[in-house]
Amino acid sequence: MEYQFREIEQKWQRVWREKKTYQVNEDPAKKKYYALDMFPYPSGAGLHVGHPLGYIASDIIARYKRHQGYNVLHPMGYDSFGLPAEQYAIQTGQHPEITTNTNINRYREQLDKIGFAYDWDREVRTSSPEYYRWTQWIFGLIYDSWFNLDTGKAEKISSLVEKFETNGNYNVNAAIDDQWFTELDLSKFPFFSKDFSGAFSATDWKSMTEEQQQLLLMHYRLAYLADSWVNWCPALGTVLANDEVKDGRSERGGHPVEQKKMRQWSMRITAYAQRLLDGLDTIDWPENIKEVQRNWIGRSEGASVRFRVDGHDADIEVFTTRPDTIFGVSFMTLAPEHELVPLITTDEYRDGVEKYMASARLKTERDRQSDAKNITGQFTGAHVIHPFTGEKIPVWIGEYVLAGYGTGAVMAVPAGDQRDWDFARKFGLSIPQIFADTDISEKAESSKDARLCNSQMLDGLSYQEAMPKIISEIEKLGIGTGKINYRMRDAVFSRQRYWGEPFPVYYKNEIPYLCDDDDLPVVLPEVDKYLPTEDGEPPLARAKDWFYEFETQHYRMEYNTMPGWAGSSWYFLRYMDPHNEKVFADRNKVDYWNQVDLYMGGAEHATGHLLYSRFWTKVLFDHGYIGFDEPFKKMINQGMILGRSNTTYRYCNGFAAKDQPINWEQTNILLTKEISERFFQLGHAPTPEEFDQILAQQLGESKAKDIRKGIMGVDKRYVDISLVDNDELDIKAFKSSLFGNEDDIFILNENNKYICGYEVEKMSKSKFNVQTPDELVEKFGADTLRLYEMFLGPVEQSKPWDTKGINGVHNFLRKFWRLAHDRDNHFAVQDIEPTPAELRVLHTAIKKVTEDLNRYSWNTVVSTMMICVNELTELKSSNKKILSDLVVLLSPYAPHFAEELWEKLGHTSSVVDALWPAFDEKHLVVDSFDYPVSFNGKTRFNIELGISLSQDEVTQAVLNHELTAKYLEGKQPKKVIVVPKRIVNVVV
RNA sequence: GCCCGGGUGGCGGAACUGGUAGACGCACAGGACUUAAAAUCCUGCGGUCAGUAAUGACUGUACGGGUUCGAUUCCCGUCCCGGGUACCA
Repeated sequence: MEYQFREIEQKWQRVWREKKTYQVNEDPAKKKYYALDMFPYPSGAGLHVGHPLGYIASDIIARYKRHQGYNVLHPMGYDSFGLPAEQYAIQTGQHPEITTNTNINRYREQLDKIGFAYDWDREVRTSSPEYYRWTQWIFGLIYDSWFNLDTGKAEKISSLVEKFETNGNYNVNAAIDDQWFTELDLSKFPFFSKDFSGAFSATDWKSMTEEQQQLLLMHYRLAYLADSWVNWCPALGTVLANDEVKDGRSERGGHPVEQKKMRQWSMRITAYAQRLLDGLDTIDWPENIKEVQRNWIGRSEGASVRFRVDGHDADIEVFTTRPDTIFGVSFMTLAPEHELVPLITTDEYRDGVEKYMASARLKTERDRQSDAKNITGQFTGAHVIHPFTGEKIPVWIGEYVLAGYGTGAVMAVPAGDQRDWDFARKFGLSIPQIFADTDISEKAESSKDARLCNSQMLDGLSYQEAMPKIISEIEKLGIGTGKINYRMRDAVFSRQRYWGEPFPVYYKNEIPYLCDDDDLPVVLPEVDKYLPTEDGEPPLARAKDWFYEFETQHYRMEYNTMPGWAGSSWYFLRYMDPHNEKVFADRNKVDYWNQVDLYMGGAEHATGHLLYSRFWTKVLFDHGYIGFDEPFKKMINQGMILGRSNTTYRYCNGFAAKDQPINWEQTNILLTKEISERFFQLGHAPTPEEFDQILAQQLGESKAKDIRKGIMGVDKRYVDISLVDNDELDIKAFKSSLFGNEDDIFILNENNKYICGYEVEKMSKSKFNVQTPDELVEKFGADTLRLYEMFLGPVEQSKPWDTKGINGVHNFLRKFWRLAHDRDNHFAVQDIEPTPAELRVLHTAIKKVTEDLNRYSWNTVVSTMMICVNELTELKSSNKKILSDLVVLLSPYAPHFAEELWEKLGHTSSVVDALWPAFDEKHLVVDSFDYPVSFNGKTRFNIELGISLSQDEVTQAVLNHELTAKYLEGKQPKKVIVVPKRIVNVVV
């Protein structure tokens, strides 16, 4: 045994812990660097080798930056509220905190083994009251905010109240629901008339009771309580945010989700839609994530236009991105849920409309989406008046119009929109032509290229020209205005669950009030069961004696809890000042550490965490608590590490009656992969002849006959990868495992081996292909694991875990070790001046490693180090100076190994504080270059020439070369291209 | 359908601004050492063809075109794989 990784790693992990090597503090004299891993949820399953991939990558950058003299903040903590612990609590009655702590301890144990440079003194847990006190405080801040569209930012509610007091809401330009006044319970505001349209005066405001004022303010708040359509998941017993729903099912657990109107807390993220969009241009994130966020925000420019309903005192308001096509409108389509539908439907069509609405209501969101190709609709009998032509336009309802987008109504232009075209075709509605020189008989003209016709003042205009013109015409008529619409909805913020942050909110006369800051945290109370009450109240309603005391009165608390993304929306700030009891983080510290310089994590949070934390950051910025409005300056998404599963092929006998499924009977015979594959290649169950033939080829005639019985097939089954080495099955171990039996018979290949099949797929217990970091650390050491995870390929990419390849990097470390040790494993280095050859090898590595780390190319660094060590081994070098520098280069990847050698090389302080070796070009300078010479692009021979030669001299040297004549084939060279220190190309 | 990625040996991948394609590692094959195994070391390793051989020729980065002295890299078209997203007016 030469390189004793177990002892070395344990030793240095202990030293680091004792000396607090990774503790950091603000130091204004030093540049800062903030490297952050995405907050893990401590799941019960622990880590497999895929999880630490990103942690290792960011750890390497953190260590590298420290070598370069940066003051590096590199923390870790836990997003410890969440559903799995609560589901487990429901089943077992065990408090979710206990489960959570057990899981956290297991995580910590696993993380410690890998040797991360985390400052554990800064650990945070979202479920600890010291932490969620500030989550509650930030909620309070958002609750106490409104969004002023004039200043483009959040302001305190007090500034709004000031405005109300001086001028009512006449000059208030706030982000607020367009139709907010329709939601107001007018019975509580007797002084507002029946057709109250949202405007009130300072006198109105001052005459209101506190209750009335609070009800009104609620519509302006950035965190507000409202009856809204929510995604209700009956199986989980809670509402879910849009990003937690995928294909009409809950992201966690895959339970069905239905639409339900409920009184819920929401966050007015829509107020920030434009800033969230603009901010994307200022941050260095993977383009696909930015694109997902752009789509999610879904900005579209157009106009909102009102169409008067014929014979009613009502307008249908539509949003359109193509107001220039307004002369092509031949019908209107409303969502079945549209509020005007019952009002305007004529008696003649009432039956049909009601039937249609009922059938639409029965369908879930999922049904409606999956049934998109099936066009349905119903005429209401009503008409609107075209504002420009005065024509009567029929009003239809159709499922293809979504209630939740825009106004829930569209002006249908079949000539220019495929969905409208399909609808018109199906129901025999007219398709007026409005695009010159186009054919709309087979499909709509959906491009923006055509010029308009039959469009009055827009005739002959392009899309670009027509847009401003028609918007001004619409505005002139007073029937609408240019408008920007966003697809994004406000985010539902309450959950009917136990294991989450309680709201710092109590109710007085059913009006919510914020608890006093001094009363924070509102601690999560004990309950007897983690289930809803009999009345359907959330679990917190079970808490005994849980109330808020204010001026000797007792008030009931809010029973909902906050969603998972609450705590994770600001945790990167808490790491800067994790123990502060006065404020969520001291402004000076926040200013010092500032934005996260490298954020490492998965792409799956694109529309959740990554959007919400940007939103909260902007709110905190608007109020002046922090000095930046984007949290993560650069982000890299690590890819998934896939498992490599192995399968055995068990031979089956069976019979198949006509039109009956085949009955298989498993035998005790297992066929090696080579044989089994021939069966699969047949594409059908082998006939007895085919079977005999295949087996005979492999085993010889007589043996084949013995095996076959009846109709046969091969059953492919997973086998635990621990029983397989390099696809070869360990037969003895297999027989005594759960996968095999003692009397199993193996049909082997030519080399007397049983070869298993393999599959590259996600790691999971059911596929018996899980690799845990613990096993690998045990077998090869953490340093090897770290190197190997990086060596696998680019971090961003998904790639299979090759169980065998880890030997290669382990050998590299052993080889490195041998550079500094003699045959008897005694430390032996030469303390002399390095030779030019040694220096060239070293500086080649310094250059490449530095460049690669700067461009986050983790995998190529490992290759570079391997090449360097190979070359030094060849040079039989064991130079102390060379090795010292090399150890520093390696230390971000293999910190324990580096510490050990660093110490042996005579250094007394930790290698983590060693200065990064400086690259010196002079060691790479050579005076000649071996030019590849090509003829018409084909490389033919090499010629070594001095680099100081001029291009003409190089050309002459090449033309004079003995081989040149051969490739010229007697022709004259047309041109000779010389790229100095690269290539010579002769054109013939 | 739309939007992003991506197709390079048996495998993971390298080639950074167009300049010797296949670095580095795995696997495999042959050899040395050894009683044997492991470990270690050496050699070979995209394909086809020619040659006893060193070697040489052709071909080759999904496919078909183009630009260029020169294309894995740039442009156009096609196919395939992965991810995201979808009646968003």
